[in-house]
Amino acid sequence: MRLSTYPINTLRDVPADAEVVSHQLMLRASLIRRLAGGLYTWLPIGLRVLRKVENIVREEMNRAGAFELLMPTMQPSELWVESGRWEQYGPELLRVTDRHDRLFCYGPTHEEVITDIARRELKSYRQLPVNFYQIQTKFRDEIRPRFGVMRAREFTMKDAYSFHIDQASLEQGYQAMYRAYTAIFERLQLKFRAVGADTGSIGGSASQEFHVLADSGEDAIAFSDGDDYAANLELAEAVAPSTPRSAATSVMQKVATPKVRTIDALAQFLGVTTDKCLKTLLVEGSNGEVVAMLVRGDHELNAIKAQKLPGVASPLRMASVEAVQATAGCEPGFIGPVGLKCRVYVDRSAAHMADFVCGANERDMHFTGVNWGRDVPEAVVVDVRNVVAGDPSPTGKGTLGIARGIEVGHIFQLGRKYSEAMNATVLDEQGKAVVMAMGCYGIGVTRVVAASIEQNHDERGIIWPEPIAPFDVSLIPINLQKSARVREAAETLYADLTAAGFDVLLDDRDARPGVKFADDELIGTPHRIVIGEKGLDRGVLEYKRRRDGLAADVPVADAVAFLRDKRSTPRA
RNA sequence: CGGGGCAUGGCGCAGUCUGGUAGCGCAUCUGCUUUGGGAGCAGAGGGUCGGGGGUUCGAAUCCCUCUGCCCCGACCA
Repeated sequence: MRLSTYPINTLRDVPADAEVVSHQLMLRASLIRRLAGGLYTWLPIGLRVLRKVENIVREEMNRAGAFELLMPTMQPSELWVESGRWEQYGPELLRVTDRHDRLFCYGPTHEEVITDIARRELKSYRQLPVNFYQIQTKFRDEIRPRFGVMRAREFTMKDAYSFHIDQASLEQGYQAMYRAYTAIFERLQLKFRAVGADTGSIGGSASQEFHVLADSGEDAIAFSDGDDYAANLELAEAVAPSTPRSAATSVMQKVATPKVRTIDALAQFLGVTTDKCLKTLLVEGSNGEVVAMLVRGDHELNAIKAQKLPGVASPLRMASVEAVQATAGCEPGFIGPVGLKCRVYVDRSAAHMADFVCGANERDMHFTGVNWGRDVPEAVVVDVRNVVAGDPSPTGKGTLGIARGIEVGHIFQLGRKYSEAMNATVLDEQGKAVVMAMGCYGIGVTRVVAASIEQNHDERGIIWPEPIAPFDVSLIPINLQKSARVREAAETLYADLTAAGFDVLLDDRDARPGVKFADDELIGTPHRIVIGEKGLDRGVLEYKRRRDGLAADVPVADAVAFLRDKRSTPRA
């Protein structure tokens, strides 16, 4: 590609409404442009990256034996009514009406369509297992699109669906996808982790997310240093303390704590640590009553875990101030379990406390020296808190650390949710109709591009991993408008490298060197060759590697071989 | 949905409090000089100040309203 013919428009200033680095750099390097909230145009250089990611995904899916197809983005409402999701799916599903007043939706995912294909096309167990995938545009009307293409409303997704005669086959297919995903993210050179995920309302037996590790990630993941345990924070189990609870040593006393409403203030006021305080949270119950959740002062309530408990409203909501008054007889800030008349759940760690501090259900009052059994009845012990760094791993090996992650992939054993609702059956060996088992597997292709930049950049710009770089090499001729030698050397090298299979960017603009260097580093091409009079006088070209700044003089005649050697990832 | 912030040329911003008819840097165009890390000089073009309504002799500025964008979101018991 000759830069002189491409209207690139790099930005020196950081656009004010871009928060994360990947978004800023994608705008500055002219990879994307915003059309409206959560909608982005991929400009030519950005599209090159996107296509390279797609191709790696495609190659590995094909290698795993999946078949590519392409389904429409628009889907008729009938299929969604059949699966039950027309009602179930919220406003995230964009519903539209055609000129005949027929209802459609812009597909956020394609379980319904693929299940419809499967029930029409698959007749016999002999045709199973089979895996179909597509790389296609999805639309989800996100409440809050943000971070550019990281959480966009319209985005590219690779979605795959497998069909099986039984659970054993499903598990095999799932494992094959796990391996394919691992291969894909390795080829993309992402630092990632597969983590156990919430199976949520869909049910199913197994689900794992693939997270790219990055501080800007929207998800928190817990992982063990003792083995390969990793789970989304929403799901990670906080194990019960292994030691027995200490015996009571102090007497329960009511103390005045004027205007002390928070755990931090309470701990400071009483001169104790927050883990000696008990936090009492009142949440809405499913029957209109209030339910108390007790966690240690230094812990946080886990909403996902809490809303799964019997009698708790889902999604989780805090009780209103009025409801708190009615139940505890005081305002928030002084609630405690002593004499509290409602359903009570206590977290494993909180149940392990002794001689603790808690609210007295009376304005400006707390109790100290409280003990389970003696002062407060033992409550139902559950796991309702977020794990924290340093907690023991639920596998029993190692301790947990917390990292932030960007979810780029999700694999799922769906089971028969859709195949049953939509009556997708095949005949088995006995000629009997059986409902197929399904798996589904997604990769956020556009998100992968942003995630890669999050992991690969410096203050000057993007540092693409070779497999997805828009160009393999950039050629920067110095003063080519004036120097016939430089121009000739650049043209020759451009032709030779292109012929050798490199994606080459030739910066033949009539610009000063500084401009070219800055743009080149912003765009992030892995390898750079500078062609200037200075070098040519000595018969060499000047090589520089983007990632680590490695520099070398290369004899003009050796350039192609040199770059072939420097390119660390062989072509597939 | 709730809270906060922002909206002025392609991008980044000033001007708004204290009304007087729009400015700076970058980018763009022309010319000359320049050419190894975002050039210099001279000149030029481009904005109904997010939309609508109002107050006023006069509104980017004051008031009302709508829209869009960005950030945060029970962490408290």
